[in-house]
Parts: sequence; C-alpha cells; structure tokens
Amino acid sequence: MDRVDRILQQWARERPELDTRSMGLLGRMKRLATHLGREVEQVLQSHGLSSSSFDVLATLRRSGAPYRMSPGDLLEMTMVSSGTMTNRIDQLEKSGLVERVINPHDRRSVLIALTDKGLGIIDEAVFAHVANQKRLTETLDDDEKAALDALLRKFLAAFE
Amino acid sequence: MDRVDRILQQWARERPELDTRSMGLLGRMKRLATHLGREVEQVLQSHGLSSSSFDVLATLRRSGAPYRMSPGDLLEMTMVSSGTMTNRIDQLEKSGLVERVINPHDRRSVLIALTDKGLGIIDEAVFAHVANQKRLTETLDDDEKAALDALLRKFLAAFE
DNA sequence: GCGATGTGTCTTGACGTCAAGATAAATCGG
DNA sequence: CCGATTTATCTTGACGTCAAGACACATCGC
Repeated sequence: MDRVDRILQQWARERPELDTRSMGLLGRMKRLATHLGREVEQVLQSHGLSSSSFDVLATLRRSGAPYRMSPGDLLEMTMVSSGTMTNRIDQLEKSGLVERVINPHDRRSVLIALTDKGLGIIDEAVFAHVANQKRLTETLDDDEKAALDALLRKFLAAFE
Repeated sequence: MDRVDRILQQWARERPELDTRSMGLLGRMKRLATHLGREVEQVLQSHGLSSSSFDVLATLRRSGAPYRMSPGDLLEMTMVSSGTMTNRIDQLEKSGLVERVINPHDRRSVLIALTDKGLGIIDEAVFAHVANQKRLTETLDDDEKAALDALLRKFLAAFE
C-alpha cells in the first residue's frame, strides 16, 4: 500500500467507473523518474554540473576523439529542442568547458568541441555518476534489474 | 539494439573500465518517462490543462466532496516545492477553476476549493486521461504490465 | 549563374520549477 | 497573559524548457 495505491483507492471511491489499471504503472514510473532525477542531480552538482550540462559533455565525450559534434547531432541524442541546446552550449562555453569552432565543410553550421578542461571534468563526473547509478539501483537484485530492463526496453521501443 | 544500447556501446569503447550495468536501466527509465510525459501533456492540453494544473485539480477531485484541501496537503501529494504550488494555485484561480477560501479552523492557512467549473473540467479531463494512459501502455500485455508494476513498486519503495 | 527552396542554428517570449527567505498567525512555556 | 518559537503560505530571483519564428548559408532547378 504505497502512495500510488492510495491515489487509486481514492479514485475507486470517487469515480468507480474509471478504468485505472494503467494509472498505477504510469504513476509509479513518473514518481520514480522524479526521485531518480533528483538523486542524479545532486551528485552532478558536486562536480559543478547539472544533468543538462552533463548530458552534453557526456555526449561529446563518448563520441570519441576529437570530441566534436554539431549542435544538430547533439540535439538528436538528447531529446531537447534547438533553443534548449543553444542555451546549454552558451552556458558551457561561458564556463570554458566547450568551444564553438567553425565547420570547414559547411559554413552554415558550427562544431561544438570539448575543451581540455571540459574533458577533465566530464571524465571525473561520469565516474562518480556511474557509481551513483549503481547505488540507486541497489534495492533490486541482478535478476530484478534484468527483468526491469527488458520490460523498459520493450516499452520504450514503442516511442523511438 | 536501441538508442540506449548505442550509448552504452560508445562508453564501452571510450571508457571500458566504467561499470555501466545500471546506466542502461536508468537511461531507459528517463527516456520513457520523458516520452510518456509528453504524450500525457498533449491530451491534457486539449482540455486546457497542463499536467501541472491537472495534478492539482485531480488531487482535489479525488479527495471527495467538498473538494477542499490546504496548500500544504496538496504539496504533500504532488512532489513539488511550496513556491511551485503557489504558482499553480494562482494560475488555476485566475482561470476560475479553484478559489481560495478562509480556513475557519486555522487562520494562518487557506483552503483551496474546486469551483463548479473546475469540477466539470477535471471530470472530463480525467476520463480522457485514463483512456490515454490505457493507450500508452498497449504495447505491454497484462502479464508484462503486472510484472513491470511490481518491479516499479519495489524500486519506488526505496525512495518514499 | 541565379532565384527559389531547404537546412542548421540562434533568438524571443512565455512557462514551470526550485531554493531561500519573508510574512502572518497559532501555540507553547513560564 | 505574553514573548518566543513554530508552522503555513507566499515572494523573489535564477534557471531550464519549449514553440515559433528569424537569420544565414547551401543547394537545387532552370
């Protein structure tokens, strides 16, 4: 009997004709995602990053040397709008973690390049981040993690 | 091989020592929550609501007649800060869906009351909302939904 | 070549959110 | 009773986000 169960119970009393069978599942997913996001944010904050800026730096880092991508490619990886991406890049550029360099092959566009400072910070932050992710999933044993991952994979496939 | 798998693959190439076993699970959860949130938002928008305002109205509605709660109680149900709740109430009050009435038992506080208009809107919106939730979970069969719900319940219990 | 169309990026304006602190009223201790 | 403390709500300021559109350059068709 968790908080979500109590919500379903209230609906059953007030609007008994509602088919709330999916509501519990989606409600738990939303609450869990909120909790997890806040936990993740806290660890990144101790490295001077938000999960927004972390996403951009991590995307550049894992693309491999020379750690350069166009804003458009970054956009595609991160599920945000173009305006949001401009904001994120502006902020990272001000902090000296990335820089805009001209794209020799297409003068309409720029390339976002990780600086040495940015590379150092993301390499430290991602190490702490994966340790934190491991901690956050500790309540599930290996079989449960595998089962959950498989279900989420199937569910997610419906949207991407 | 979905988008999350590709991310893990990149990390394995660039930073093979990283233990990314939890990263896939949490990444899928985050992406899924984002997709689901956007889908939910679209349906609510067609009733003139955001998921923020829907949350408040739904919380009042399922509390039962006379559909009144203090801002503090609403806060507790919705995982947001007090400033956010004030904003939401302000906006709903401007739209005439709730009103602030004095609390006869505690003059420090107010009660947020659903108006007739608010009651009508939330009753329609929640009906469309549950139908939408049902649609969004259609890719999973009943057993899968039950298994996923059980795993999410256990996972969520670690945080609330 | 060159005008029309397409593409990549940035700007603008409106929201939603949080943290921290301000304000007002109830309650507690003596 | 009355000052001190606690509690409930709201205010402020800073961010992050999106949708829609502006702008600059590339490319296509003639």
